[in-house]
Amino acid sequence: MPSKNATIHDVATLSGVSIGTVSAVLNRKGTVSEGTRRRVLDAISELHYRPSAAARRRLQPTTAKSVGLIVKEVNNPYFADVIFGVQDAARELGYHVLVGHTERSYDLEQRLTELLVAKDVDGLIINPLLNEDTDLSHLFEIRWTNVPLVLIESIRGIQANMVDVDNVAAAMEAVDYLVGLGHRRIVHFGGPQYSGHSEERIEGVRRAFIAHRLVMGEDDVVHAGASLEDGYRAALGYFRDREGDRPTAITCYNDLVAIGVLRALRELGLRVPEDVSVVGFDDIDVASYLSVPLTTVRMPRREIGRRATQMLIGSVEAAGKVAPEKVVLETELVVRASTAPPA
Amino acid sequence: MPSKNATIHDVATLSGVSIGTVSAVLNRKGTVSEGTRRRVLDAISELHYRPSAAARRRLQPTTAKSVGLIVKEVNNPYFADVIFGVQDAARELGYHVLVGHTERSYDLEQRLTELLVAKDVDGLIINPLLNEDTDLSHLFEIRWTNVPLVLIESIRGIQANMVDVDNVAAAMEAVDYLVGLGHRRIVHFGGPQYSGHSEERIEGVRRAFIAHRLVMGEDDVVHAGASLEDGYRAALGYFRDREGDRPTAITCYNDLVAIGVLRALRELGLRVPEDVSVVGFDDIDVASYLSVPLTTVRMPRREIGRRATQMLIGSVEAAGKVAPEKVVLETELVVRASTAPPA
DNA sequence: GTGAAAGCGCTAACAA
DNA sequence: TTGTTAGCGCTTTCAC
Repeated sequence: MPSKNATIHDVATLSGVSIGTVSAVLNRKGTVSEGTRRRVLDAISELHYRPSAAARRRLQPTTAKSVGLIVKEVNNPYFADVIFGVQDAARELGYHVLVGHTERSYDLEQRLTELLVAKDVDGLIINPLLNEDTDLSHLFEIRWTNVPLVLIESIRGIQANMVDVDNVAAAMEAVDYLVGLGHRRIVHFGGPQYSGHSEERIEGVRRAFIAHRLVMGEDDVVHAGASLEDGYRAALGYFRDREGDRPTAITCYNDLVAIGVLRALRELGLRVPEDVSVVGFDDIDVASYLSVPLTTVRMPRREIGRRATQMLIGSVEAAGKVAPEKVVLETELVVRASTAPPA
Repeated sequence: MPSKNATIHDVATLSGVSIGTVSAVLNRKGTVSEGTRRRVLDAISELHYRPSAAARRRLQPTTAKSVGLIVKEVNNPYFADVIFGVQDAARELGYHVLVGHTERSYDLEQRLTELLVAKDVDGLIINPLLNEDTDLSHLFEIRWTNVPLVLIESIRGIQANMVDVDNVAAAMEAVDYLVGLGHRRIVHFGGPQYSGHSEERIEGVRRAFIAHRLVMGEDDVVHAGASLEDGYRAALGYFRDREGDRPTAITCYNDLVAIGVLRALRELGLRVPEDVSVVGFDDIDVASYLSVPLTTVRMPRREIGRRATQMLIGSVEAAGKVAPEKVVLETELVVRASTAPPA
């Protein structure tokens, strides 16, 4: 049981050969006699020796190319699709993808970034967490150290490649549609604090209200969250004390929240879309599999991943400075059965 | 635009200082004069120099500890929860997690394994792909090289740590339950080829049939797949030509397939559970959010991740050989509204 | 403040 | 078949 990590030297010493020989058996050169090989192998086993990948790598530039991808939540099909897109494009271009999840921890975002850089990935795609006291130092650090970077959620105050959508316009479109259907009493179930997209979507709802001369009350933006349960709880709480004065339509931060809302409405005896219309965001796969298929704003999830990857690998291979670029992808309102004119 | 990757030497040469000085500015020692610092920084920028993380690492063993996790599909909430469990346990123990997805590509599994080893993770958790011509060489390679390993799907013929459940028993329990309800005509919508769990679940169904003296016809195991769409398509195809002779109950490889089946049944005008009972597998979160909440076999998803991680880090820190261990976790049949006695 | 030199763990000639 | 040695790109003394 070695206290310190064994090195190739320890193995050489223990097996009574030179480090060159140990290296030879490590690399399966056929040049080692079976007897020596055995002794070396035994020593390796006894010392529980692990060749240091770091040291091996340098001379052997065979190491596969790879990009790091940092996303927010593992439990959200939205990100699953983004990841899929990244992997898809990366594979086409001959790169592997290593994924890290920050799970709302800003600290984790910093450390995962450092880790991936230390692991020598060729570039990084990050979906940054956002909040008031966001410290972008790790992102600047990255730029400083010349690691190619693409952000997949816009952030102000940093020069970097970005791929994003226009959430404000997308949310406005959703509200426009509901107003067009005749709705006047619309409530928005908003996303989490750390989400820039959530902020933008709320802003879009706000602007649509103004455009249609609707008044937005205190309670018209509910702080829900990003998960099924968040939507469910928020809706249960919201409708508990609103017997008479109900909205006729609800827009949600994302589809997960919408599905949670749907469940709450069902349990409260409210029919969708007859009593209440519901609109989601993202268009995750399951949205069209519900018994009342969900009207939602489709995010080009895979395309976001693909484009980000292409930009990233582009600047990896340019090997020189490339001016940061911002790509804005299209969203699309997908109308299904969860919306209808108010009764 | 340098053709070759610049090294610290190039930076030193261009800025007219020694490599020691460059190293000092790289590491923010306060010992460099502002003028020199500027020149070095300029050179770094001009050469687009990236310090080689590989070379840096060796002396500076500050690198955070990390484990690699290789799973099959990104688009499956089952894995999202496993990943969550891994991350959770890893964080508690002071490790980071890097995730790779193989997306049914056996080749990718091999290469991701190599990549993660090359990146010097402290240990590896793998959910291996399975099929006839599965070549386990990368797994042996890993053992050989003394990288701690935990498998989260049982595989024969390899000595390794494993965390798994008893799928055969779990599937039997599901069928037992349906038979207890009075069902005699049960069909199983099976999973993909590459899944060991799928095989085992089919085997469980088979054994339950035998135990209850039910005959299993040719068509009673439908080859569906692992996704929403797989379930949907398979069910549509299956029921198309079976107007009269319908099963009264369906068990599915997983919840995604079950949700797909549910949609197909709805579109075919069949009611659940009145006309057909449906049982899923996994108990992903959304299962209880459906308008007809899904009866399903709960997999201890997070716990699988947690236990695997604890075993892994245990053997990482034991630093010596530890005898491989196999942990079998419990499943549980969760009865909801998608099952009922046959009409 | 800066440079020279040793050494990290390993691979790859090249000798022996 | 095996040992010796020169690096790989970098950090870190320790002189100057």
